[in-house]
Amino acid sequence: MANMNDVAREANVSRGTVSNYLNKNKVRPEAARRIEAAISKLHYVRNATARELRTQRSNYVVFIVPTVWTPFFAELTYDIQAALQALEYKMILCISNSNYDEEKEYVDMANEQKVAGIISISYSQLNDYVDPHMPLVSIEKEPTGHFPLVSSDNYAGGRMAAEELDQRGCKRLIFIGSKHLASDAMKARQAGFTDYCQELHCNFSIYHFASGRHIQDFRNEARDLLQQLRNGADAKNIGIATSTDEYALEIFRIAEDMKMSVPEHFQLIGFDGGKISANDQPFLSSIRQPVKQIADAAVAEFNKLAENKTSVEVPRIMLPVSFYEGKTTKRIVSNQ
Amino acid sequence: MANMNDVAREANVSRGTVSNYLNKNKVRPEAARRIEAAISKLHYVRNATARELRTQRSNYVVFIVPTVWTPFFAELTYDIQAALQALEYKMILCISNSNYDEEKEYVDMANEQKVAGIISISYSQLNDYVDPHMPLVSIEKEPTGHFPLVSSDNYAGGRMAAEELDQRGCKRLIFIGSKHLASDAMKARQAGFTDYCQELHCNFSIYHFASGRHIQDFRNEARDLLQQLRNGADAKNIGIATSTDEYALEIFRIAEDMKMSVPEHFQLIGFDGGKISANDQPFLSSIRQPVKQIADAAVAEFNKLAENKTSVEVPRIMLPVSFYEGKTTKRIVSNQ
DNA sequence: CTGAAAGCGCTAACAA
DNA sequence: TTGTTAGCGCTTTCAG
Repeated sequence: MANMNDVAREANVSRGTVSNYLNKNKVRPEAARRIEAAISKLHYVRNATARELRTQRSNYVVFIVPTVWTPFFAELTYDIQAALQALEYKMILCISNSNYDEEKEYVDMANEQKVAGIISISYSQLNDYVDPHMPLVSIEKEPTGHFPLVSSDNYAGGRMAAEELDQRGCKRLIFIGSKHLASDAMKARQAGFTDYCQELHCNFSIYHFASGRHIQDFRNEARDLLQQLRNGADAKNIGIATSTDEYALEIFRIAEDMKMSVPEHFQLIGFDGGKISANDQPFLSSIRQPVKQIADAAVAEFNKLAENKTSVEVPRIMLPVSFYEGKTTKRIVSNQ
Repeated sequence: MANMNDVAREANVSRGTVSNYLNKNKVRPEAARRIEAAISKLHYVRNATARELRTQRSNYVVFIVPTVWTPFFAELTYDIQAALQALEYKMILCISNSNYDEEKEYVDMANEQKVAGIISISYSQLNDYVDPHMPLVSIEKEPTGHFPLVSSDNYAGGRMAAEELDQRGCKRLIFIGSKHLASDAMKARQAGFTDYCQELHCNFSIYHFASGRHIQDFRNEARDLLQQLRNGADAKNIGIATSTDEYALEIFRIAEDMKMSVPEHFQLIGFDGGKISANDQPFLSSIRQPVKQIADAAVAEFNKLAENKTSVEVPRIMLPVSFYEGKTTKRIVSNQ
């Protein structure tokens, strides 16, 4: 493996000149030509490790994410990668499975590797664990003080879900969330839903079902609830919102099994609006997160942080959600 | 930032001893204790960059993938990351958008970074571009000679799709593939389908529709075909297989719009069997790729390659696919 | 088992 | 502009 010395010797210049050439500093055209020739003759490729050691910085970014195997996270990962790449950063993909210990290991690794920084979407107290000097922007997480935050407006999304159901004639509104992972984002969604219902005096209830590995428990609980709804008096005017598309999908499938049809028997709105791919048109009505904006904002903030570490106030960026009308809600008929 | 010298001084030992301690070589217990104390007092963290420069190796693995924003690739990425992590490798996620130039840039980067190697899923002639000394295992790609290959048995999958439709009473079999990206994998799927039909004298046809960015063209072509099928004589016994779940999903939605129901009007089988998440039960019948096995096999091969570069024969691993019965095919009624 | 010393390949400061 | 030189922080001989 040829190194810079070999190139310098071959080109009859000094190592410094080769370095200058490589870093696009001014060199005599004559020298440039000889260096180019030497490089291609020797198949020289510059050693990034040495450069990073010397300059004390790299353009690796550690991206910590619970999973990529979900439409929302897949899309987010895709968008973040694209935004990072546009700024010449490289992504080290770290999947935490929502496990605090794994997250901490990734942070340790980030420290050892002297990476440019971290972008994380974590629902634990990870931020407390990382050195305040490490450039970090966190997504979807309630601020802990040190680090910039980018998230969508979960509270407004919760309200929106309730409102859309309300406007579609639902007389009984139901919110289904998770018993376990009660992250700030999830709480905000529920709070928005609740507030709307209380302010407008809707008839509503909140359920917390099992989640995570307890998917079978979730299904049982959901089945019981649907059973109960089917036999209820107001069976025809029910609207269900969930804290996540995944739950809504489960509910939908269970309803299918029970021969209850959506949106005839009840209307259903998920949360995230995750698309399976760029061209996907989901059938599930949902509160759609502005994934691309989140990604772009997170990376932009990150870059500011990594470039000049002097920003005094800590940004809190909150992006608006929107209602995506799929096929699990009724269409609103104009009154005109 | 404290470095190894500082630790050595603080612990009253030499730098070599600290290095030995860190690398789990034998050190006097007394020394070990003092070093530990020094490390935690100084908040010392080892600089991985320097170590990599000195040892001339790293445990980064470049993973090149067309996208992660598709159920199949999301799952594959998830599984590869997990397998890599288990072996203490770190993944640099490189999304190529199936663009050869981007792929080449990633390879260049891999060379500069002196990474441990590359795992790629590429449909272009990427393998020709990379130095044969670079550890590389490629997924889903027809062998070019130098590098190990891991793929699922696409040909058998194509046959299987035809057979399953045949066994479900379809009298007319249709295969829909892509006009553009005709990768080896896609060709094999189609070849399997074709061979089965010819061998068993089925009535079949092959269509190549637009793909990629031309999604609207695809939809138009698909709509025309369905229209035509609806009016045909044998309208009730049609089976459609596609080269990809994405196409099948598009077909399904178009059928829905046209009020044709699946599997009543026609039966439909996709390819990949991509799950949206670990708990997902897709409604689409499909030829399921053994994603986890692919990931594990690829990483295992990679690791062999990275450890001892002496393997003489180049492995070709082909994993069996299976039929996943969703709701877009009829159930087979036993003849008993 | 430990300490001293060489050097991985590069950049940046300085002098020419 | 260019050449010279001093490290970045670590691992790894080699002598002791």
